[in-house]
Amino acid sequence: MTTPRRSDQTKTAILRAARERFAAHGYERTTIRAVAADAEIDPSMVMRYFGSKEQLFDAALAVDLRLPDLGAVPARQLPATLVRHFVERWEGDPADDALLVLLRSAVTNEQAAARMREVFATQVAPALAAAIGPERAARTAGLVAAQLLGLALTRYLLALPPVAALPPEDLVNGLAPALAATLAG
Amino acid sequence: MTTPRRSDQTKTAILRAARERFAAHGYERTTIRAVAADAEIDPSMVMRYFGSKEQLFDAALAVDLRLPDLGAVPARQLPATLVRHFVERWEGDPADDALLVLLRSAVTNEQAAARMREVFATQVAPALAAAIGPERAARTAGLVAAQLLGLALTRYLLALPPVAALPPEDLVNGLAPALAATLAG
DNA sequence: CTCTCATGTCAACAGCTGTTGGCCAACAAT
DNA sequence: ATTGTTGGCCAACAGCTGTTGACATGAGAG
Repeated sequence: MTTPRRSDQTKTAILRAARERFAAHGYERTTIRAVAADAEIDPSMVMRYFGSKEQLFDAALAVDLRLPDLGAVPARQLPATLVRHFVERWEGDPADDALLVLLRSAVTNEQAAARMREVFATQVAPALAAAIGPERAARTAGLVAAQLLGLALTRYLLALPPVAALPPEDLVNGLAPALAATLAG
Repeated sequence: MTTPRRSDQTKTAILRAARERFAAHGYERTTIRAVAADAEIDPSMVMRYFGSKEQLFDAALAVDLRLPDLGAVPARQLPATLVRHFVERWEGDPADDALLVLLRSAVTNEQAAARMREVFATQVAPALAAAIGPERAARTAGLVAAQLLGLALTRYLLALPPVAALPPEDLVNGLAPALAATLAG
């Protein structure tokens, strides 16, 4: 029986607007005034509900990769499964900008970088450990993350033409062999 | 016989300080006042010599990857050669921050992103075309760039522990097979 | 109706930003 | 010695930033 406060609506509107701005322009270029305007409320409400710009940012950084149980995936399909999952995650729900927020901000903001490392340590590394065993997991997961983040970087943030233009399925076919080589060790 | 103006010294001091700041903190967090303080001159001098913060930034973005003639490299050694070249390029001369400036800023600054695409189109893609032929060059170069930039991202910007801790030679051994798979197509 | 508290607005603050123009000192050429 | 030019500093501007506190308004409980 959670008491439904009317303000929850406003609060989520702010968070939604904040995610959009942070995802599109990064931490420093995003102003509280702009977020408030998007949410159609006064800037001071942002402070009341989130305390400060930093805390608002922190709330916008919540990310769940929703990785499936990789231990249940046949080794041969592992590379393609990984690429496909992340491509879908990036391109799936346009309203779910959390991943973009994290990556874009982590490059210039230490707070976001720390969160990135945390997501890696608590979500990526363990998931991969279930598939290839704990010994090689850390190192291999690092290299896998490098390749997947490299894809996201060049496709969604830099928009390198050859990478940005590729249809999703070509991405899977193009990167899966490379991932396979890394996973094989 | 270029007349050696005394101000050239100051100008390069400014550019050097600007590169350091841009590389460490990105475009928006870098202030002209801080750059001027590092160069031990007045902020207004920065304006006089470079016109504006944007133009100073533009000057700091000049990058030469110094890629060797990849057509002369045996196909088998191509992957390792590429990884080694870039790792050395990143870690070689600490005073040469241009690469870091470019990558760090390109994520939140469209001007830098455009420069990144330009560097890719004029330096990376042609160099690779010399090694694997022009037909597959663009697409393959894109995927190669994704992997190499992914490495730089996770190692130098995000500092993901497993990637940042790897000795350079392990990076080469770890990523070369993946690159080989991509190059093989 | 009245009291109360949650929800929201308004105006202002202090600080930092890029940028500008006026002024000063040193030096080279006449 | 006088002039013009170059290299440099200082003080100030207008704009935007995060943040704050005082004040209005609405609804719901007694």
